[in-house]
Amino acid sequence: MDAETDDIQRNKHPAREVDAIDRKILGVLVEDATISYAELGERVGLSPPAAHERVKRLKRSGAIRATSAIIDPRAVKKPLLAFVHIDTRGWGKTPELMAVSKFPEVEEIHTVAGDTCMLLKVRTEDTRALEGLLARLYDTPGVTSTRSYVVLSTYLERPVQPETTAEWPAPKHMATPVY
Amino acid sequence: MDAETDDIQRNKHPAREVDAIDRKILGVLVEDATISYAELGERVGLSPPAAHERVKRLKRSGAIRATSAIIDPRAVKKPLLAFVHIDTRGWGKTPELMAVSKFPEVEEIHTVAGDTCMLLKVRTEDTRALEGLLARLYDTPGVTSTRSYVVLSTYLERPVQPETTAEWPAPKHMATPVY
DNA sequence: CTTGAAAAAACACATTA
DNA sequence: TAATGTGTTTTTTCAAG
Repeated sequence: MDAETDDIQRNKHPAREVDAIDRKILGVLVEDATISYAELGERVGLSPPAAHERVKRLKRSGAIRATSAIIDPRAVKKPLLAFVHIDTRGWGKTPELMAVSKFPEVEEIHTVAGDTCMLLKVRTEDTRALEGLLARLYDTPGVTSTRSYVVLSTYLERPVQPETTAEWPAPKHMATPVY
Repeated sequence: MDAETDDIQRNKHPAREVDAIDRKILGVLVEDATISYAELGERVGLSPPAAHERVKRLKRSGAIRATSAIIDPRAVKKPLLAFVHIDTRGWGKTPELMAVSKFPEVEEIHTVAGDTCMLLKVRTEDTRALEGLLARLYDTPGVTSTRSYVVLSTYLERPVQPETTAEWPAPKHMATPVY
């Protein structure tokens, strides 16, 4: 097994770090991935071939997982967004429960720490469809209860941003952590 | 004011409905928006110019909101995902609270119905950064408490899907709704 | 909506800095 | 590692039917 195959199995090249220019590229492509390499290069201070090379590397390394069309939920008749908390008896992550990922209405499935086991993000046409999904969940062995948070308004919803906040405000009245 | 300007103000062209072919196009572009119009046309049974015309219309109408690079959170040093529930005194949606959208760590802000007022999806480098964000939230006037659900594992996370489930399983032991 | 031809990119090089 | 320059290929785009 060669190094490349190994890296693919690990699902990512630990490879080269994402540097400042890479972050700028990612920032641009998150906003609009349809621009030409000429324009991308211009925005980050690189020649078109250099920009192209960077993007290819970011895709190879897995930093760019995909380039996707972002759809307006209303255009595809899915105006109702909800977050569903699921409590289970025993270990929640069963194949039966994971089967809900077959429904295109289910956009996210996470296991979480807190007063609940799992968290789903679902987008449906109406409350009727949400009820159908919840009914399906209750039919799943091990599911003891669900709590749904129906979204009234969405004020922000965006993909993963490459930027990070360098300096966080020091929590007031708080002891300094050891590390 | 002409019709077109009016439509733009409404932020969408009510225009032509998204038909079956449009949905197929959206389905393909959600998976991979880098393909050529030739290939897109082939996959949905259209000529390249026809496919192009459809895509242009979907973008004009706002059905396709953007074409974005989907970034691996780990590549940009944001391995920690959390959902934060915020309880507020009075009406939660204040400008001060909305200011958190300036932090690139905050990906979603929703107002919800349920036992909490607002719901945030945040992605940070570590627990320290999450604490910094929470400290910032507590500093916001009106915020009475927060509850955080730290994601242990993500099993599914995908963009809005154009498909919808036609037939939901009829909820067992449930009376038939009037409508 | 299709076919077919043009214009404009993207892409793959080699060379140089 | 990136810039420049060349040529080739592909894609986009605009005709006309």
